[in-house]
Amino acid sequence: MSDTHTPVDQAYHPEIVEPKWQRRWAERGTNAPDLDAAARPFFNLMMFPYPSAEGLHVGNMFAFTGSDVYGRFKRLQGYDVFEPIGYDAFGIHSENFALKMGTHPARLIPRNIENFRTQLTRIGGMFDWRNELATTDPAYYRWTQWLFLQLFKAGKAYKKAAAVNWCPNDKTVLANEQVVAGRCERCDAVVEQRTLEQWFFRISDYAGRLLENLDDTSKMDWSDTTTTAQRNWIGRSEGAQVTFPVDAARAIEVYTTRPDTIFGATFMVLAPEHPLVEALATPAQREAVEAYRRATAARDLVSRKMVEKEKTGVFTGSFARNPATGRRIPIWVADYVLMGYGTGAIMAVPAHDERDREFAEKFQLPIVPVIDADGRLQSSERFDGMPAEEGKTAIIRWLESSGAGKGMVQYRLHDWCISRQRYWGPPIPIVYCDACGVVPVPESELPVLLPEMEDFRPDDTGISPLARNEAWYYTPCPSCGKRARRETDVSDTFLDSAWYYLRYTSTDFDDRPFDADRVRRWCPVATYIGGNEHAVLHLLYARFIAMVLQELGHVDFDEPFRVFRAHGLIVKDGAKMSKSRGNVVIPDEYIARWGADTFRTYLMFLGPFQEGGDFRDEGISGPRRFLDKVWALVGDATRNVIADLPRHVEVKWHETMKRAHEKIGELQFNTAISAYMELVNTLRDAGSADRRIVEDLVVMIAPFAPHFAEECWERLGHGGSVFDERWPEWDEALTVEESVEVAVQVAGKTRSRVVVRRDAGEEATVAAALLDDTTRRFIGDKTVRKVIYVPNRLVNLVVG
RNA sequence: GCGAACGUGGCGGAACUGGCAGACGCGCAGGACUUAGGAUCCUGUGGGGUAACCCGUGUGGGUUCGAGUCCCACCGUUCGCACCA
Repeated sequence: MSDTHTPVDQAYHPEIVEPKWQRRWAERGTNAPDLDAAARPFFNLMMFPYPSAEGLHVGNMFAFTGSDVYGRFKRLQGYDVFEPIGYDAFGIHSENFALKMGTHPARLIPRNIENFRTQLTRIGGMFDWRNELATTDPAYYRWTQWLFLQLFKAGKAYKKAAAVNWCPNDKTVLANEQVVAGRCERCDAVVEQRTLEQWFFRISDYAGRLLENLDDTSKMDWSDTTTTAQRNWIGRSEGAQVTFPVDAARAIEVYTTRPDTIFGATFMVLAPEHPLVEALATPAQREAVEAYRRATAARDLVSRKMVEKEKTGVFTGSFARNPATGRRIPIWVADYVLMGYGTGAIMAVPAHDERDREFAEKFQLPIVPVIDADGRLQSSERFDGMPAEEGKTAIIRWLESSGAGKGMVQYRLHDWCISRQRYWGPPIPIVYCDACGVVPVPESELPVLLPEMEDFRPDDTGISPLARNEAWYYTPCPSCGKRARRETDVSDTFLDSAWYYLRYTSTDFDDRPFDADRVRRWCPVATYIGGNEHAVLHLLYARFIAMVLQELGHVDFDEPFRVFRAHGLIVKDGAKMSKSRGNVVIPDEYIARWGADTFRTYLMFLGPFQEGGDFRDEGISGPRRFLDKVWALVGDATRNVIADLPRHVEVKWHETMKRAHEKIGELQFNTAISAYMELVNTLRDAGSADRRIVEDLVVMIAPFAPHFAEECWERLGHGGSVFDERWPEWDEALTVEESVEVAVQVAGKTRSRVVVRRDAGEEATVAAALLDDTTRRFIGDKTVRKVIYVPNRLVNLVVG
């Protein structure tokens, strides 16, 4: 061992200190809790990264460091903190990048992961490397496939036809994010929609629970911005389903949130894909209707959803009867009505709906206002005069009693399409057999390995590239043994990430996805930190999967993340970092130049963690100077205990322990660091490098500058790790000064200050204020009419 | 268009339940030590004014003894979602 005791007078050299402690942590297993027996388990999870070729940028470092600071803080409170790390390595990003570089993701990913591992080690995260995982590892995705099978067997996975974006030029399916303004991002061709059979998960069955749990504080304590985003995404609305009869045999079901306006429904509109369109098109209109349907299908999903677009549509020639008015109203077809929401048909109330009005004006359909300026119903027969809100309830009641409809809750959330017509993902473990139909791959045969294919690019069939690999594609039917075909779609990356936290606890088990005892000990996750860009998709899917797993008896909780906090974004020169802007900051050179601890401290200091901040090169010298000063104090303090500390030093010491404890607990890292800086300034000004204070300071700094703190701890003569220490205890009585400066206001303006004993009381404080010369000058010959007294803060003398 | 967050010195940002605005840091200015300083240390640093004081938290109103903080209207920035009936 070459680790010698660092001489006291030696300057701080992070390039020596940091590798030394990284090595020791690994050797001593400092960061590896006992997964089977930890007494106070604390699962500190951070969103795992996608291992890009560029490596971790400062945005990632910021997020990981914040999470790590929190984990180390919990550790100093005596928790057995489990802080695993892994890689979200499947997906279209890796695939496209590999295509661009003319390489293969299977070759690219290990290299990228290697680089990430180096970076993550260098930044000094408290990672438990025993449980590192990659979603691309067959030992991982075997269980992702297992998860699919559990959902399939429980009837929560099903197949149906759904539209995809299709680029007619590249002849390939595009993900939504590859469609920019209705065009293919690569070739700029106008994107169309195609219909394919795809796998879905029934997340919409859980809409109500996913919504209700958001308010259940016993299960979830999440950032408000995140729960709000989820609420909006789930999109609950209350209304009614109403039947509009067409003839003796047929009727159209609509969903409306405004049953109170039903008397103003002057026409109906069906989505072009609505199953009744063909039957309702009269011979005279048939050709026009068919042409319209074809035109709609030729347009892509994105441009169809453009709000600014001019309304289009066509009359079917048929009529329905408005059950409220009894009048015949025309049935139209238009693409502004979507098949994916409600029933795919609407009752159009042009007087009270902007879109219906636009449509009515264009096609000269009648507009009948049924709510007056005071918000009361009119032209609504016996409901006239009712306030709209009351009318809504009354009309729903009438609809129910007359059998024309019923009250109904709708959610915007639709089922989760997990099919991807791509290569780089876990194959969906299903086999199609001519004799047996849809057959799940037996769990004992998992994983269905993703075959190596040199040419993995999507082709013009619109079918996944895996279909071209015949040796893989054809397989004996697990049920009857005859030749059958594999499902060629792979699953969505979000399925990989919907359960990775469970796998973290159990990477050493190869016979089960996760161990029940381990999961019971460590889950749900105590604190989860990640970007708010995942507020809806990832976090909602993970919640859904937990609910299903609970229902199936695999876990005993339905909410996977007790606490979730969204971190902020790091910007550079006031703009979001992006390659196109050319303002991406690579952390490596900063770490090399300043040290990881300085870099970490700077990142945590530059702004509130949950809001982010502006990365500026000049700013980093401040935290480095701060650490240098602490280093010097440690040198001064090695043998120094001061018998009678000045009171203000003592107060600053205790106040810092308290304040930093509170602030780190709230993730207000920047203010904790400034509290340390104040303490250091106080110690230096007073020349009081008291050993006890400096030791406490070292412990408090440890979450931010872990290697630095370990080295200081050693220099102070301690063996072991500073992370086996406890957060120092403060004496509440010593966190405040004995005397306080009270502001004296005259007529609401601060004019002077007086020093009084703490808790001197109103009488004594006001008396002191009235004795003050400046105060008296401002009162002059006026009378004090009223006195406002705020203990230990201010006295306001209201004069008149 | 809808929803959310946010507007404080030259800059990043502090400010407990409404109670001394500008903590802490960067930068800048002056000084000390130095052959030297992009090292270190000391002092100063919201604007105006010789001063007493006055003005100051995006803009305009309001509530209050008192507003960065609460209410209303507007302006601006950022981020989500976008024909959801």
